Amino acid sequence: MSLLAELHWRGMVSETTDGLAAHLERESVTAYIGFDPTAASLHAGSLLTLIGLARLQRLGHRPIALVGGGTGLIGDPSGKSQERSLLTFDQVEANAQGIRRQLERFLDFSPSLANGALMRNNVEWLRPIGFLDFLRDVGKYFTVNYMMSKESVKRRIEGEQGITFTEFSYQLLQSYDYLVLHDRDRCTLQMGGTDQWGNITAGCDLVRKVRGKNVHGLVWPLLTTSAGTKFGKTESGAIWLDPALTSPFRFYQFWLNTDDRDVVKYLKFFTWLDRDAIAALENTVATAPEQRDAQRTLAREVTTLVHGAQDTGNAERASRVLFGSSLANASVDDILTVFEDVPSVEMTRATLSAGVATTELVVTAGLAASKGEATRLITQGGLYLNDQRVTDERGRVTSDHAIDGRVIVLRKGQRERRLVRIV
RNA sequence: GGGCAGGUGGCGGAGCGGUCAAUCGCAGCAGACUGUAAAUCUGCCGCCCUAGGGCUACGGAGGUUCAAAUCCUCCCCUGCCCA
Repeated sequence: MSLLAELHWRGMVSETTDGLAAHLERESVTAYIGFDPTAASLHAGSLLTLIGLARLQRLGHRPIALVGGGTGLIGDPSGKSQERSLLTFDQVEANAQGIRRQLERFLDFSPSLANGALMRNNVEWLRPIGFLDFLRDVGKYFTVNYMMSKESVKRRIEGEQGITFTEFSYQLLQSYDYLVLHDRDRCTLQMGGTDQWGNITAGCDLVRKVRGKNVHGLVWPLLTTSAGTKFGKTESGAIWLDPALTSPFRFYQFWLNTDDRDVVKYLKFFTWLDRDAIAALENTVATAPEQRDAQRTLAREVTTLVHGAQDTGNAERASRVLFGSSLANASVDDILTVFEDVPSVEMTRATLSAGVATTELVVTAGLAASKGEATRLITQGGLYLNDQRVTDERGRVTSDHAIDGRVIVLRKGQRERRLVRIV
């Protein structure tokens, strides 16, 4: 299947430049997507970009992952209502390193491969260029009128906040990236989310004006959730790809909890499953939603992609223990394994022998912000000690409650757990 | 610089001398239901302590009063309009 047909079927084409289809049919192309190094790890939202690059490669094209080491110092106004705070050079550099490691999971960088992936960092060409050179070589090709007509800029000019010259210039830098990649790597396609459309077309225009060549752009739709929340965010924060920031278990759970209304869309976006497989899963969502086969598959596929088969297996097993059988039949070692990534607090054996007010323990463990809140929680039946509901809000916890004398599992509501390790 | 309108709990937004820890909506938390879902329903939603009470709060600082989020003075900030 051609790249464009594949992306269309997956619902990943929002807009393209004219003539892209013909261009892709003619030859194997080199395409790039930019990554913003604002954090040391990519998050669930950036998965779309990663997979976009990987799809390019699988379908015979050469992907370039462009780390925005230089543009990251400036800040892209697209999709932002406020001026962004600037990162230091060292921060951006460190973040770029982190991102590089994650890219390697998804792309084959073998130099021997005809369409081996490339990684570029625009700090390479943006840092050395002088201001005067930049104005002559890039700025000269854009009218301010054109720049101001870009949606991202227009919104900021009309808004209260305004936009600084620095962020206003961002589109020139990104255009210049495209020009450099076109010259150096014969790159003729840039992809990204819809918020990048303005920057991408600016780049296409620059290449056409300077080199007289038609290059292309493709953007995919903004990722949304049916519940109206921001994709990739949970109560406890963003879902990161770095296992140190978001454990594989939590990562797996994030995907498993996908809304029925979104799961098919996500299967198309984030997995390699083909039409038939996804159609079959779509059918189960309609006929047996309670089985959650689609969610389970989605979680397994994506977790395997990001963390590998072993971590995925562990996450699945932990999920079964947690939501299936009860704690009672699990050994302490099992519990410690399953709750490996559950936040824990330590408590000395001596303190515990003396006994601790349950409410106090709840606060210490971070399940409630105040004792009043803890009392309320218990009164309402929302606290569980080793999976047994706690009914006495004035009760105490002692050594008797520690499983095997080593650990106590506190639970608030159906999901949120804290481990108290006895030391 | 002048005029006007405002600043209340995470947000929106009531209250305009006592009955205000502050109506209500959203967000959040818990319970029921359930599929580790959605929707719905119920309860909770400043802090502390043992019931009862205490403490800190309505932009900031003073003041009037037995009593102030509510009245007065000054200051700070925001929005709109005029210069």
